[in-house]
Amino acid sequence: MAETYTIGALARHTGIHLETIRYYQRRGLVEEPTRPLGGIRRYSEVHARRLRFIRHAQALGFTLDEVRDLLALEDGRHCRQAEAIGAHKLATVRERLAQLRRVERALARLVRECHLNSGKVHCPLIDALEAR
Amino acid sequence: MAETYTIGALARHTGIHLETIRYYQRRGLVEEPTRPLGGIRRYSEVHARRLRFIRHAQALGFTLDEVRDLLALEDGRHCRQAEAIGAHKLATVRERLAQLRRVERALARLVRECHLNSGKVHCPLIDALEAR
DNA sequence: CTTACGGCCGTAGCAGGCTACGGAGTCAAG
DNA sequence: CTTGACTCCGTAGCCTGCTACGGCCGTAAG
Repeated sequence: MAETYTIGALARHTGIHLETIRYYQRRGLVEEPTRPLGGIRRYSEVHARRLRFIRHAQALGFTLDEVRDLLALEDGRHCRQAEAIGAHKLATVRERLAQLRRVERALARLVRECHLNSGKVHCPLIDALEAR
Repeated sequence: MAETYTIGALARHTGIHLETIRYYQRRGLVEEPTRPLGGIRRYSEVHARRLRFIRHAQALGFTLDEVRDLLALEDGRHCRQAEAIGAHKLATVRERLAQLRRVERALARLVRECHLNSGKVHCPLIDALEAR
């Protein structure tokens, strides 16, 4: 499993935009292979795995900075640190969830009231926005 | 209820940053009073009400572009249009909510597994991120 | 009249995550 | 040897919602 991909091939292989890979390198999330004297860098499955790691972490709501922290624990031997990062993210996800549920309830009520409004009274949604 | 506020006074009165008010004017959300020949613009309660409307709409998850659309219905006589905008936003909120719930469940499970991991096996959270 | 506060206006920057562009250099096929 | 595809690299732009800066000028108090 040698160094097989150019950056373009890696992009096609992983489905991650070439410029995005370069961006991750600048952000310190993906290592840049040493360049052979003015030549072209070569990437391996190791890099592809890293890119998948990043995508999975993003899908769980981690920011790129948090992903960088998680990548430092890649060997799997710092489970407590990983747990702490995960627990913290979980807390923020739950906060956001609670907030979004409140919005959902309020919005659902207003839309329902609009729907029941037979056109005679003032619009309940607009009214609610104007209130105070 | 005459034109009473300078923009700074309006900012203090509404608790909305002066630069934010100017930004809303540029975005077409708040009308700019005509300037008396090189003088200073004056704002009224009408403007304060508009700013509160914007804040309430934002709290319900509307973007500034959507708020602009809602402001066009400010007279409350286009309840069906308002309902349509609200229903559309409600749908996106519910999508986001479903997405976030999936994230919450996955993350909660991983954090729990990390917690139960007695330190012998590989970290479940890291493993999950590395998995295909 | 002067000082000082603050409005006016255009422009630039931040955060987060990309995406694009352009000129120069590399590499492989024909 | 040329062509054409691709890489390298720095920099700039996009989206959303602000926030800030700086030079000029109006306005009110002393």
